[in-house]
Amino acid sequence: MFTIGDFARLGRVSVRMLRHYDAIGLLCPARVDGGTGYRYYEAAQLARLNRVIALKDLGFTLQQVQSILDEKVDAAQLHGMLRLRRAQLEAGVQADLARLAGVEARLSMIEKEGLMSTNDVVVKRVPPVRVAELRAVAASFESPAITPVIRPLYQQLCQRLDAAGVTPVGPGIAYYEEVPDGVLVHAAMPVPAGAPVPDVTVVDLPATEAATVIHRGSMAGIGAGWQELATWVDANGRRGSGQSREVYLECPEDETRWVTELQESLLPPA
Amino acid sequence: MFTIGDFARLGRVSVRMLRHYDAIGLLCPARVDGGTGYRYYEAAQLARLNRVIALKDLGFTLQQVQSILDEKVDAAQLHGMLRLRRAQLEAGVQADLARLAGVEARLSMIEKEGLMSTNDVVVKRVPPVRVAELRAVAASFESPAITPVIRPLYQQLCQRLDAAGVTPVGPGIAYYEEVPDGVLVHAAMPVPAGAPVPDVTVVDLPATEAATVIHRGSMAGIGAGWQELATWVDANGRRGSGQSREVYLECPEDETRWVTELQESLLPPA
DNA sequence: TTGCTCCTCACGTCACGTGAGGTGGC
DNA sequence: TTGCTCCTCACGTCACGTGAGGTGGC
Repeated sequence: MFTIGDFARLGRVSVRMLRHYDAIGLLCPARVDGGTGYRYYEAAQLARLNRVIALKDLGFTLQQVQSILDEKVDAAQLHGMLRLRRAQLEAGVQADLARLAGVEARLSMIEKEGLMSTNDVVVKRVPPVRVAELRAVAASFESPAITPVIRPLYQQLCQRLDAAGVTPVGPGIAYYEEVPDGVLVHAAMPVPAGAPVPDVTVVDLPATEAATVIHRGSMAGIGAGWQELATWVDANGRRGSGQSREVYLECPEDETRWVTELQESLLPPA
Repeated sequence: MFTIGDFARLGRVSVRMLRHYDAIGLLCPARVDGGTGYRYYEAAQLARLNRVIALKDLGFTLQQVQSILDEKVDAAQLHGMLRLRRAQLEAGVQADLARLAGVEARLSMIEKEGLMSTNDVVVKRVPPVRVAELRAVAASFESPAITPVIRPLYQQLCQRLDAAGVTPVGPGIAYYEEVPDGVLVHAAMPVPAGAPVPDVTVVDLPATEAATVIHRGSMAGIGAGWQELATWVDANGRRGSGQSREVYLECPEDETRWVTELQESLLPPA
């Protein structure tokens, strides 16, 4: 018979842990003194304690450990739990490696540039969205070429939606495709399902995982935002799928106060 | 200006998170209606939200994120935090890989043997301990060869300690060394510091990390315990340093009720 | 009027760590 | 008598999720 302190030393656990395991019925003392409440353990109980610790070390919760030890799970179920745990651990390792890549990227950035300049790139799941859109071709991807094309497209689009009594359900979204003689510009607004509008095309943009960044200021400076995104994607060991969007979150008169979200779709991590 | 719901959608976070960030002062709404308490956010605040999420994704706590964003840390400190984080992540990945090896080992064991037989091997740090010991040579490592050697050693040792008025401070510890003509058996008892005993050697056993298992029953069956340890060490991708100990936790008259802990010291993981 | 969104508490999560305040045996 | 160990509450941790119960604008 050992007191709780001796038993804790032998098992290399804290006294508090033993009290906790007693409280939840995971490992109860062999004997409890009725008068003083003192707990007494037997050496043979170290075997059970070791089982608890071994399963805990594999990353199971105490509840799961309890089910396993109390034989509430058979071999097949235990097999399933272990496979699940394996999958979780593998995912956890991948997530940590991605974080590690992010930390490395920032470290090298600090060493090169002093502080963080590109500190707001975030990977997000972008939900699918139904949009109404108009298209036109611009000469190049540069802002001076895009702006005179996209402005009238949005004016047209909003007029037609308005005329059809359709209210957009979110901010405008622009996206681009390379074509032989330039860039195909898509000017789109999200619309509710089942609202047909004459003279505009309705398209379902697919859900995607994207690296995103917020650009504040006029469209003349949007190239810097795209640069930042590309740098981040590269530094974090990801690859873009080549699809990208601009979401116009706020477009007041004063264009220097515009707020735009840039999204670059990502391929699944290697 | 966006309501909390719209802002949450744009930032792909939950409304509850935004309320939480407001509560801890990490990201407060641009405006709060005095009458209704409604929170209103500006699109430009998405930049700050993204910074929060980006740093959180690296694994920083919200407290750390707050310090970083409020510029309470300079570039050098941030550099230090990132290096620390990198070390933590690397350690976390190693720990997860070790768990993964453990899960794999159990899976393959279940597939081969039905259920778990060796489910109580645990890795522990063994603290250093000062012991008084006597030695003798046995012919081999087999229990029949060891027992007749170690028994009288312990009788002698306990007599001498008793005669010197020294009380052991823990259970007996035996350990073994291979020598040219057999096995050198060390029979040891932990003693308090600064208690000289005539005719016994005092040795400081070093701290070590060891794989341990509890053996219940007589010494005749101890070989199975050592086998189990060796199998586990191999299956989990670790390597023993060649040093091992037996700790006699409970030794009543009836030897079938003995409880012994076997410890095999491990080399640091690769 | 019915939905929808917003609000403020406040409990629950997970496995203990850490006092607070008090008692029993050497 | 002084230490040492034991005991039972009970709060704190971390970042929210999840109701409960109620209000304001279309």
